[in-house]
Amino acid sequence: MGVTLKDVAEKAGVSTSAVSRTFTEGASVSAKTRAKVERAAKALGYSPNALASSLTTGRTKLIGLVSNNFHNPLFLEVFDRFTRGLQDRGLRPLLVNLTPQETDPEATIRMLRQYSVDGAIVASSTLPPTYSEAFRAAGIPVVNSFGRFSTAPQVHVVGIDNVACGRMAAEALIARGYRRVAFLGGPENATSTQDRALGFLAALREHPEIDVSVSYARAYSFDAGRVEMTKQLMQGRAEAYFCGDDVLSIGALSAVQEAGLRCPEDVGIIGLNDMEMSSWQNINLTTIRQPVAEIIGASIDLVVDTVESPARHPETRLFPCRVIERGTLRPVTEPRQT
Amino acid sequence: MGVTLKDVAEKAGVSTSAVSRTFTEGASVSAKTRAKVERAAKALGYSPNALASSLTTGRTKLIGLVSNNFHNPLFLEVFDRFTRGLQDRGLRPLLVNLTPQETDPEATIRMLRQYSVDGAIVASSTLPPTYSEAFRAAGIPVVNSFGRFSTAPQVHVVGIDNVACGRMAAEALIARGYRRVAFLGGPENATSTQDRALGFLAALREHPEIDVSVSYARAYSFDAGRVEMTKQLMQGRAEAYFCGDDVLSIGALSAVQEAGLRCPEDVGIIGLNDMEMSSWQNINLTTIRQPVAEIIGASIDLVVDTVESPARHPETRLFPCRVIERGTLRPVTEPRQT
DNA sequence: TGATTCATTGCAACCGGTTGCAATTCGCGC
DNA sequence: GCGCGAATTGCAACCGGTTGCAATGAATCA
Repeated sequence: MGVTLKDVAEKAGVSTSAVSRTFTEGASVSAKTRAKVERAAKALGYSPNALASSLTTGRTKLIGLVSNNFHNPLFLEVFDRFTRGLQDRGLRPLLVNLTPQETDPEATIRMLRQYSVDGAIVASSTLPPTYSEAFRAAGIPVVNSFGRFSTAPQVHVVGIDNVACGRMAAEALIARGYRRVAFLGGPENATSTQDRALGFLAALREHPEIDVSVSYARAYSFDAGRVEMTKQLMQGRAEAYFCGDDVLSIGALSAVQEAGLRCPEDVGIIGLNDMEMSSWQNINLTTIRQPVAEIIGASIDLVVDTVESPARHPETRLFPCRVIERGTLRPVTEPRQT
Repeated sequence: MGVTLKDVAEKAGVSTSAVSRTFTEGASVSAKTRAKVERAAKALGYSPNALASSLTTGRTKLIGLVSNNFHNPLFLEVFDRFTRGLQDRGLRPLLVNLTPQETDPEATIRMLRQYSVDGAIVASSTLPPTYSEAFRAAGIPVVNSFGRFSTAPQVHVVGIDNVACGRMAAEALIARGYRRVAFLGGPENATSTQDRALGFLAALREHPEIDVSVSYARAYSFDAGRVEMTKQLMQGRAEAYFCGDDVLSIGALSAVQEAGLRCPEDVGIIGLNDMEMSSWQNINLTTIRQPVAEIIGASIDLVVDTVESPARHPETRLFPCRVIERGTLRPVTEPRQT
């Protein structure tokens, strides 16, 4: 089935080296042989075997795309952008779907090794930093997208400052005059949730007059948000909630509506992510927008650069978020504080 | 960086063949050498290079997963199941993200060839059959998931009977006593839309007393659905709509609510897919469920089988759909007709 | 004990390319 | 026509494995 280098060489009446060289950038071939080879290649329908060449060049142009977020709608956009971004640079995404319980990187590393990926992107807001660090230790250039900020990162991290986002959410609620607020987080062991809670609570410590409470949903999911919000509404302690992410928020929103309450009149909600559905007019969720495109662009840049120079010092790139004003928080009551 | 077969062989004091054989199923190796090799391999942290071995075996265990549906939330579930299903069989998904305008398979085929994929799955409800047929012609075992039914298929097709679904939707509306119904399709050139319209209209031809109209949204998207439904509501001709898919339906639903109308009291809507969001209580869309898990399971089975026996005759596997009763259609008025 | 069989093992060629090196060819000036 | 350096080309080894084949060794049977 496959047309090989040798076939082309034969047909063109040249050596295999000549053929190989016409297909490699910047190699020394005369215009004449190049023409002969190209003619023969076209006639035979030849295209070089990327895997065979990777044996000698050491580059497969394969990038492992590792994620455990196959249930968060935001990640459809994430996968879309990652795959497209990689393709645009001539790279190929090898997708790895981690189960939520899977926290041991060894199996994945072994697999990525077997396929000699040039690098890997770990796209997850819940995996601990040690996960990606194991990749680096195994010699695989890696970027942790949507990962946790660190002042002394062991691997490249691209994402948002979750602590700052928590703070931003708190300030948004304060600015709208809410006096009893709550954090309704994702799973307590997710790094993103931990950081968001941290920032949220820190900001509110500066406002002792405001009542704060904290609870955690068992997952970043609609149902978990709905269940947890239902529980919270029974206690009725808070006027407004900062929810772990948008899916959770929409679940919470659903619980509010179901309880016969109105949003934002009775209960305010602010989410985080700004996934596509949040802007749907019949959801209309006020939320904090995460600049997904920028994060992914930077992640790809970084992994490509690291493949070129593996000794590159690990760095953290955080992108600013901003509040997207929609319908689940009442308007700002006083001049907005920056 | 990489530990090779030779390193292990040296350390274990055996030939490279011996090492290779301990790592291949059913090869002849004595327990003694196997032990020696395994000890050495473990000590060195060796794992065989899948790409190198593919050179001789002709199997990469790579499966091209080709799709142009990176904006339909259903496909997050689709990718989740595909990747997991492939992984469970020791296969690796190489993801290809087609732009909606991209209808020429050549570039993708060339790329999949370069990576010597064992097979490919084309997951799309909008691409024409000729797309996957080109894969087959190029010698790549292929399955078209969510594809169009054909009595004389040129490639394996797994999916639903869109014509039957259109009919099912029509019957659902009739059974609920709607007298003026409409089909609000996806893009007119999508095969799935064409077939759904066909079935819908065919069923209604048997009910000349019922008024039917047809229109098409410009895409399978929320906005397109909202825009088209807004347009339709101005004319106010129909009482109930069969929308091209769930995203479209939710957009339409939003338009209904925005127009100050209630669903299902004033306007009924039935979708198709039953994606996760449709069951969210604050959406609560009545829809026709597509058995995604079964479709994907069958697709993987089929592609694997075809890799084993490429001469396998192309076949079509269609899975039955069923109406999921939720809140956007009024209840059945007369004994439900099967 | 000797003949025979069968499992195990290593050699070496091969999978489809790449690349260092030496040989060849070319263009050019004289 | 000759000499020279530079450009082009092919040879052959190599990338990391697999596998047919023949050689080896152990086990079985008479």
